[in-house]
Amino acid sequence: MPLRRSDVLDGALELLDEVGLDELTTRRLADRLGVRAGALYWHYPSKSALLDALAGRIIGEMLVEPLAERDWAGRLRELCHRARDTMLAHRDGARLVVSFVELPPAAAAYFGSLTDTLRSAGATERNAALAADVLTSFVNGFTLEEQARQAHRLPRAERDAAFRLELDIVVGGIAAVLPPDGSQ
Amino acid sequence: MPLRRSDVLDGALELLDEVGLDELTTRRLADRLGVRAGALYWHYPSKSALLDALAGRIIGEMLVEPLAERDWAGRLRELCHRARDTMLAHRDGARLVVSFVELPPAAAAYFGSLTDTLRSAGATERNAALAADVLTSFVNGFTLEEQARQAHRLPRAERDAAFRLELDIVVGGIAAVLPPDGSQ
DNA sequence: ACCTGAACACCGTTCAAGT
DNA sequence: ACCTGAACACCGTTCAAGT
Repeated sequence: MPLRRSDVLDGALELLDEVGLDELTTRRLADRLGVRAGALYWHYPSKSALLDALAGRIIGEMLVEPLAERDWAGRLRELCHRARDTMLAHRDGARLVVSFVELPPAAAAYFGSLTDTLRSAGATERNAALAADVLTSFVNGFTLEEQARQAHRLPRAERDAAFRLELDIVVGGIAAVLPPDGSQ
Repeated sequence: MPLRRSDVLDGALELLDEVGLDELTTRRLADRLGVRAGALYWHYPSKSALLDALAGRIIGEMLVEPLAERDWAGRLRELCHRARDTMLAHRDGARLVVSFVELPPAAAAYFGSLTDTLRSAGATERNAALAADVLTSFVNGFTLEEQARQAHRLPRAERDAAFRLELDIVVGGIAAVLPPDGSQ
């Protein structure tokens, strides 16, 4: 039974979690799939395209669960917590997610759920885009740093607490830019 | 005249700006310095250590000018603008700066000038650390994204405007967590 | 003290040729 | 349609040996 595109992606995700992004090489992946490295180029045009697909797949995990109904601030916070949790759930997840070359559709969908929520709170189109950008920049920057220097660091519970408080600061700043008493 | 450590670092910074982080290889750098690749290992124990030193050097540029006297919010904004401007001034600057392995002293100094400013505004030790972390996470996340996908993107002036507005949102959120009418 | 020469164990990618 | 075999042009790193 020949390899399918999705088999390659599955193998890449498993290999990522086992060995990390730096050791995720085409030759190692080929070995795991029982194939020679060149064979991967039948399924993906380049390693970069494969990594983009992998980033898209991980980002997609952030939106599998439906968003629990809450006020807009609660929805924003939930989306941000999911982003961090999902990146932390995969080895080098943050580095992979911030380094795609072509925007994966899942990334656009995630960003869209942020702007949807912000518009439902009465934000203008412009402010929704700016606020969504603030949130993704903050979450990506936070998680990247956290995951990169995880070694000599605080226990998970303390990092969770810091993230929660810092996210509150950011969401507070966004609230000040929305109409008082959001429309939803 | 033999190579000094600082010559290696100078050459690495020039090469970074010319070819970018992915093409900054030990062999290319050695070529430019008129030496064989192995010779670099007399000056730095590894490529990773050299890149850390390079990141430290770039971060150091953020603090060369003395901070103009202003209110705390103005100082925070100036520090954040400097961080972004400095990263954008070097090819792949953001990616390099967020990827150090050992914290460069300059990074600690930069973070310290954020927390100093926040404490001067009456923040508790804890809140100063959290707020400084919010700012660096946001600026790093923003600039990383901006620099990575600069190709099909907005002109610099529009990116500057977006950064300014988004930074205002973040600083606004921080203000809400400080005592009213900051002590300085 | 500082560097060369040469090797080791890898990379991503291409492509004719096989089945 | 899917893959092999083999090559090409590279990597970072080590280390005896040179000066």
